[in-house]
Amino acid sequence: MSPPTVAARSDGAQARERLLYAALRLFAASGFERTSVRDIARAAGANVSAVGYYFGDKAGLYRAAFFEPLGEQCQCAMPEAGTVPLPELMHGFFRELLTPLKQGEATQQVIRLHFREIVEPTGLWAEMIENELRPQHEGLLRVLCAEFGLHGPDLELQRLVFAIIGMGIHFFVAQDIVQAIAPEVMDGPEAIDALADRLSEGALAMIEAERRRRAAKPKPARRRGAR
Amino acid sequence: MSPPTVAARSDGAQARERLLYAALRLFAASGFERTSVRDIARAAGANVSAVGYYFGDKAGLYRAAFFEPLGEQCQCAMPEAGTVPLPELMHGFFRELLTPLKQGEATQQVIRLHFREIVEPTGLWAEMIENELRPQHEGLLRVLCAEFGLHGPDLELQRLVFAIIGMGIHFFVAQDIVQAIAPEVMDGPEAIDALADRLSEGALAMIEAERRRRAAKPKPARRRGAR
DNA sequence: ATACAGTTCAAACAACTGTTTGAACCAGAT
DNA sequence: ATCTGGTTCAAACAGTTGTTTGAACTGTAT
Repeated sequence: MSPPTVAARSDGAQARERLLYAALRLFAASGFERTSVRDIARAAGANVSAVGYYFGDKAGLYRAAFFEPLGEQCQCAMPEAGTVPLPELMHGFFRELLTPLKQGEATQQVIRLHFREIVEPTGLWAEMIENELRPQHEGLLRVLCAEFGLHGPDLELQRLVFAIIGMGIHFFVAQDIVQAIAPEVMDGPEAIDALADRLSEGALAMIEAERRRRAAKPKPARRRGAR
Repeated sequence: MSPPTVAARSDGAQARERLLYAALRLFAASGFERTSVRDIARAAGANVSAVGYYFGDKAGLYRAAFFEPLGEQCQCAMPEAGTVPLPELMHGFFRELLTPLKQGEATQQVIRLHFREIVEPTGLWAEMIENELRPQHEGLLRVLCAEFGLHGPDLELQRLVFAIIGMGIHFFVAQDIVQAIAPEVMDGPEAIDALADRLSEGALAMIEAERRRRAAKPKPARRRGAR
């Protein structure tokens, strides 16, 4: 209830922080359900009731671990259409998207939590999709709309955007698989950068292919778009 | 919901099957931890102890739901390099990869279970990666090796293969996201087919781009590959 | 009818879950 | 020394979990 404004005990709010990062680590490793507050408390060297004291309950701790360590950093804002040439834009997009993979353990664990949420929703899902995924998707969509001279997105463009973003997201979701099959692909910051560069080149190639496709078939016989 | 009178003793294996498919549905919907055997039993109109009777324990039931309904169907075997032209090969690859998205609920749920395993490993993970993911990856790798005239895969090729497969896998992992942002992309079998076709075109464009890249820079100055 | 497997069932079990309690503890202000 | 308010702690609470038990039921063969 009361925020630990001043440190009374030697530790003060230090226990809170230990709790937070132990929770982040364990939640990221095993998910919400498989992680018990007792495990977290033990890992943090704190008492079980401290989580109630500082975070209200387990869900509050999860929420804090989910949102707090990411100090307003992320949010790769898509530049306005036309201000940046497409190749540079895609290059920046993938560099920024994969950045967390290079950063410290904590950041990486937060990201892992976020992607875990996709498959194993705990309730922060809707919040996340609206605040992170949709803006990202629609940003790229807007850029490509301008690129192709469309007034609004059509079905083909939606597909393209999902394919492009999915390419990047896959390396978060499937970290362990990459590790098992070809670890060198994500081994170290410069490997990540090289990966981002290849992905952006690939995305550009796909965009060019789509452009050619549209040029070849300018009016697709008014075929039913969606629904 | 459960007809206790009509249940009768029927023939034994019937309860087993009801249990299996109820488990599949619930596990796919909520994951292993969040699904209790009591919920499964209730959904199947059976007694809790039936899962012990037929499957030993909860893990055995999960395992059965994981492996059993997929009657040896899948395994998209990659054709030998050279027997099929690349465009048709990729076309077939993505058509086959996305096939489960068109099929009945049961198949789809099994797939969902499999992809859940990626993020929330229950122990079948290693088994799965060796039997499903690695062959798929190495099949595509082999084809592209032949395509580029390489003796063995290099780092760039590994990246390319992960990017291509990731594009497809993303539509399994992020089904809910697609649903929330642009449902028409995966709405109905013909939409899935069209999606597969676009993905294969995109993959081909990426492969072509990589081919050009290699042509332009045949010996990459012996730059340090991995590590 | 009796016997006998195979199958179902309600109940109980022990272990664990998240959460709460109330006393103890520790600085610093009085 | 006393008081005070933030912090820690072991213990207890109530609920759920996976699993087991032993009796009851069913269909068929004897």
